[in-house]
Amino acid sequence: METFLSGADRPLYEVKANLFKGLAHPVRVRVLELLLPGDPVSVSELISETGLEASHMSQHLSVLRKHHLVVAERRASQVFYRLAYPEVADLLRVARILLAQVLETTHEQLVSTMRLPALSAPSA
Amino acid sequence: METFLSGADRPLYEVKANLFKGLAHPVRVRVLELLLPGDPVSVSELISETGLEASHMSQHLSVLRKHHLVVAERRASQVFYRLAYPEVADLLRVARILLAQVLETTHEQLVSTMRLPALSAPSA
DNA sequence: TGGCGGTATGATAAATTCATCATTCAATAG
DNA sequence: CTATTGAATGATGAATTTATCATACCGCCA
Repeated sequence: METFLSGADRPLYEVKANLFKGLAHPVRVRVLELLLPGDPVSVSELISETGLEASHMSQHLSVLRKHHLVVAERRASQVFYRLAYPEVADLLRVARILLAQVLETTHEQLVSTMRLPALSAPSA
Repeated sequence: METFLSGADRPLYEVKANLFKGLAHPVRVRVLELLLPGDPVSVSELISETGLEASHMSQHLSVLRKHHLVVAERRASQVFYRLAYPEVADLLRVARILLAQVLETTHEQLVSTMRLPALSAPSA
């Protein structure tokens, strides 16, 4: 089983890039955010929340598992997922902060280059 | 120019996935870590540090620029890069912490499943 | 103009994504 | 016990995206 950690001695930046690769898909980010609150969520719930097909969801869950970002737990006939570490939540939080920063700056730049006041009512 | 922010109103998790996509390559992680200390680094330095070909490096720098993770500044005949926001450094830091956590846990699991003591000398 | 430092382009190779189908596992009906 | 249903996973291949490499290009300064 490819676990992305077998070569624990390989360059750190390669391992780190792999971590980001695991996060680099909208569906997977969405799933992680659904798990953010903390309590386990069943695959059924994830499917109904996202509207994805079961097999499609399972594929992404498998990627998240491989990257050790989530853990699965079987309860009777259903499988529940949760974040593997609280640090995963931290990572998403920091990403959100960075994104907010980027968007804000970009917006300011747009506004200043277009010379369109952002908050006051345009005269024309 | 595709800037990954044009549709600022599109789903947040898609924008966030894009951010991670920008980080999801060993070379780009490596470059960001070289920029981590804070002072601008010239492309020449980045090239000699990594051993990459100029065009190859430039491509990755272009990706990082598109994702607003770095900014370039021209000084005479050379171009210097630095992190676009301190939050980028935060992101890398959190990623490192998470990775350490994952590696530690995985190692413990390996040790316990193989029943090989980690620190004491094996008897056979 | 020539040369150095970077950048953009385009073709090919490789990895991801996505849809479809088959399989496994648990619970329950017959 | 066996068949069946619901829940989830796994496997295959086509389509799309991304990475890689070589090459051509641009801007600055001597």
